[in-house]
Amino acid sequence: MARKTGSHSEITGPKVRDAALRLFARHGYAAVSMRQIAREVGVQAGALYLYTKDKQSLLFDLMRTHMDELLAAWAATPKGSTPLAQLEDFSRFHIHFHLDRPDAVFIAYMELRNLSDANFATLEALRREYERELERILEAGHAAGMINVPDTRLATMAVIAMLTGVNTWYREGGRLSQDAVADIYWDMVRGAVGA
Amino acid sequence: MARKTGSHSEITGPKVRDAALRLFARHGYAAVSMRQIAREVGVQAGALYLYTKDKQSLLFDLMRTHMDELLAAWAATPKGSTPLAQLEDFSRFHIHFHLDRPDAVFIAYMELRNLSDANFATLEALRREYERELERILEAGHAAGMINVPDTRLATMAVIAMLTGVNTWYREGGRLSQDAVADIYWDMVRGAVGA
DNA sequence: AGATTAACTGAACGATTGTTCAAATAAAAC
DNA sequence: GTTTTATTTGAACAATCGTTCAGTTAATCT
Repeated sequence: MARKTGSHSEITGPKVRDAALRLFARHGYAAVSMRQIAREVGVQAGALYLYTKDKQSLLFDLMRTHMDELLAAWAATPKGSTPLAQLEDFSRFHIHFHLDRPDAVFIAYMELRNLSDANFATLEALRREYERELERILEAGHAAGMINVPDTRLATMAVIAMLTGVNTWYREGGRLSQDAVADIYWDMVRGAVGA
Repeated sequence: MARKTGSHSEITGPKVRDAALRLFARHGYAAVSMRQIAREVGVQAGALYLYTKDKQSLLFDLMRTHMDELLAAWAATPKGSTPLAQLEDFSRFHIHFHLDRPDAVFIAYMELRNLSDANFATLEALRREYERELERILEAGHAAGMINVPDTRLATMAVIAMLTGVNTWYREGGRLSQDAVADIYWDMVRGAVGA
């Protein structure tokens, strides 16, 4: 046997990324072998190298794609006119975006140390870019006297940590909907920044 | 060569745990080999098995010890009489305890998936026990009308995520002392729970 | 000083790792 | 229907993995 019936790179390619995403999130990058990924895809290990240069690139591409999508989705989100409205927009956006892709989020936070130095630097820059979006809002809110925080940078980190934390406990089909969770968290975010 | 001069299990034992803690935190459990740990200790890989049953037990013991120490330290912490004072005590305690052992904290959060089912259950129980401490405070504060949260469970998770998040950016010797950070975060925690 | 015990080495075990590549087969192009 | 191209197999590579154990040496005990 060699080429499979109905096989296409447009089919196998995404399958490889999907399998890698799920397995990396579940067991961790270092604990997952190329053969496990291949088995999940329904292919031999060697075939994976038609779709990725090596294992490291597979991880990096997943993380980079995730961050690109995050920044693009936020950029495309309609925003209110006041800093406070924008803070609410950010909070709701962050929760929904992250709850919709738990595996990618998990990997983005947990596998940074498995990146090569260059790849790590690239991702770190994207992460800072996203944090900077929130920090800008908080700075504007502070200047306008709408919020009250002693340190904008710390408030940025606190809010992001709080919002991302939802991913650790939220389960689809639980007692609260995503919207209900977002409502409650927005209340807490507002309180935390003294608004 | 065999037994080293001046060698003692009371010396090598802690050395093994220290090396494992540092390496696991830095590179991840799955990415660290027993031979790496041994090299760090200054010993051959086989010698590690005098101090641990296997690699899994080494990880579990580190995590279990960390959680035991966390619960013991909180139990030994003097607490205020009102729920609000206790919430402040908890916030400050959490930040200081976690900033003092970044490696252990990192492992406790990142390596849960590398635990066997039984070991995972044990650790999960300890984690819930700690969360429950905060939740009790919030419930009492809510009953006393001192704090205002629509959902105590969510507030618990939000506060813990926010406080633990400090570990991701805090660096000893930075622009803020631990106490200064704790001051600012206590302000934000208080605001988040509507107090 | 001699015997016993604790600590460690060094080699070995089979299993698994990421990766490469010639050969094979299906799909697409002509 | 034939040729070309895209896709995959299956075997092989050296390296490394966790773990065991008989043998060796230092510390301790009598």
